[in-house]
Amino acid sequence: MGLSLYNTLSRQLEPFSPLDPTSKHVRMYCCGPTIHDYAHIGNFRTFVLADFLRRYLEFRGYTTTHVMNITDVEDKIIRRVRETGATLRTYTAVYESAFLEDHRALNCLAPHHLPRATESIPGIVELIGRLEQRGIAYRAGDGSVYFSITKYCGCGHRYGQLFPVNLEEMRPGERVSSDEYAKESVADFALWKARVPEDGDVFWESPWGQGRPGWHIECSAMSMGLLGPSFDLHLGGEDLVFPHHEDEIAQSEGAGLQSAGQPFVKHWVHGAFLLVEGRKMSKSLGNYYTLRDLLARGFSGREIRYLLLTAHYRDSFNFTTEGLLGARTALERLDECARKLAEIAGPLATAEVAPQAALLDACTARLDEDLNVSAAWAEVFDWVRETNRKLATGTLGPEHAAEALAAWNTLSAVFGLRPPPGSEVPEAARRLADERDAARKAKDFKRSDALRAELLALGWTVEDTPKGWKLKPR
RNA sequence: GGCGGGGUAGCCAAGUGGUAAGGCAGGGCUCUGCAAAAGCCCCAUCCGUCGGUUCGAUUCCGACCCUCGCCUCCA
Repeated sequence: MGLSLYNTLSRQLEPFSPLDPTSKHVRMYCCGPTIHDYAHIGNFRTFVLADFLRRYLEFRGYTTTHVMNITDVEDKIIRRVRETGATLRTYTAVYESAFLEDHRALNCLAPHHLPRATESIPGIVELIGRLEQRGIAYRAGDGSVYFSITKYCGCGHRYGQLFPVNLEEMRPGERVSSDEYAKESVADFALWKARVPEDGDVFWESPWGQGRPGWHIECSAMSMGLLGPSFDLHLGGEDLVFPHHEDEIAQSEGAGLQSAGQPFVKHWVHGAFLLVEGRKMSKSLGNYYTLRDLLARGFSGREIRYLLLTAHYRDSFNFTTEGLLGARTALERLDECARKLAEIAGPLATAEVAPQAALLDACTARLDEDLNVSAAWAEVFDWVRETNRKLATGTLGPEHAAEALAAWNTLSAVFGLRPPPGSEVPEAARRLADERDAARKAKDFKRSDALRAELLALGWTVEDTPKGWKLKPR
């Protein structure tokens, strides 16, 4: 059995396979950030999911092409640009680099492509042009270009593949901006927004005059541009199901670039929302955490990533400080076990040995079931207890320790949670630890405790083992 | 109102038509000069409520309560 994933398109669990069943290559696209501000922990749940799924696919023998777009032009950004007097690029550059820094802090692999919307205008214009040629896009009185859902459906396409929309019941909401009065139908959406005075310098030339792309079209243009008109996997937060992803399908399939019978995307994966301290994250509740807030509070990216990867991606997850503290303890336990294994394995720890199969097989079986990370962690911790037991009774030889360590190294890399390399113990600390040992042997416990405090001040925790002292960071 | 997720121990969170994984927290013990780490043991007669189906339901069905999300800003 291989990996099964829930597909929003069919609303059921499906065996995962690429569009080309003979291929071991997966082309995946994840809707990236809108860089108008620092990204929050909820945003990162989705990006960590994408990264984890990519790593898991690679572990399961696929190669991947991972694309994540950067939305660097949209209403909020334009407003901020106007307010701050910055240029578009100087404004977004700050948040883009902050985002990429945060993304790395969570140990997410860099996507193979990170296209920016503003650098994809030619492809966007071309795609809109094609929709216009096919009669699916129309130019309205306000100069903007809209997508006609009626025409789209008239061409034999279905609108509402991901989300059961009732077009009859759609009524203009309060949030529909006044510049969209010109649409033929409420559900129609903007492909190209005509330039308005508030846009300032933010505009591009196009066959429809000056303006800028609508929100949905950039993803269609960038994903198809880099991955082809049909690709395997598309991810995003659950709130993007409608309208964003639905509209992406409409635009992409409306352009008719796919081979007969091929969909725009085979498999849609959506991550559920995060609650923070039991409530929906909101600035007024004071539970709005950006990644930077959490790092500033002393939590590591690794701890945050671990916590995000303890719950199933399709369930809403309650992200709490208490959980973060628990993540810290759990990781320490994992790291401690690995450290002991490395000690026993000795030189074999870094040698090429076959990973112990039991742990990997058990976790693979769990993760194959729609990425059941919780069940996989249960396997891991059962293994940790088992391993510690052998470690405690001294029944683990170097070879077996090396194999066990290799298994954990492999698995922790799949989770993106490999421990950071241990830092060298400085000479000064070693000397203090030796002195302390001497004091202990002389039963001078007062001095021994004083030395322990000194070591702690230097950032080292000392543990006494049958083989002498052991120093651990922090 | 429409649609879709959830409600499992102090907290987080899996799972199953046959009687409840795992993590964190907590308690006891072993080890230790004291610790730390590790090990051992304990910690849900019960899975939102009420009915139904069944030999048997937390797991299936129905109703109800609560909660979260989406319904054109939104991961």
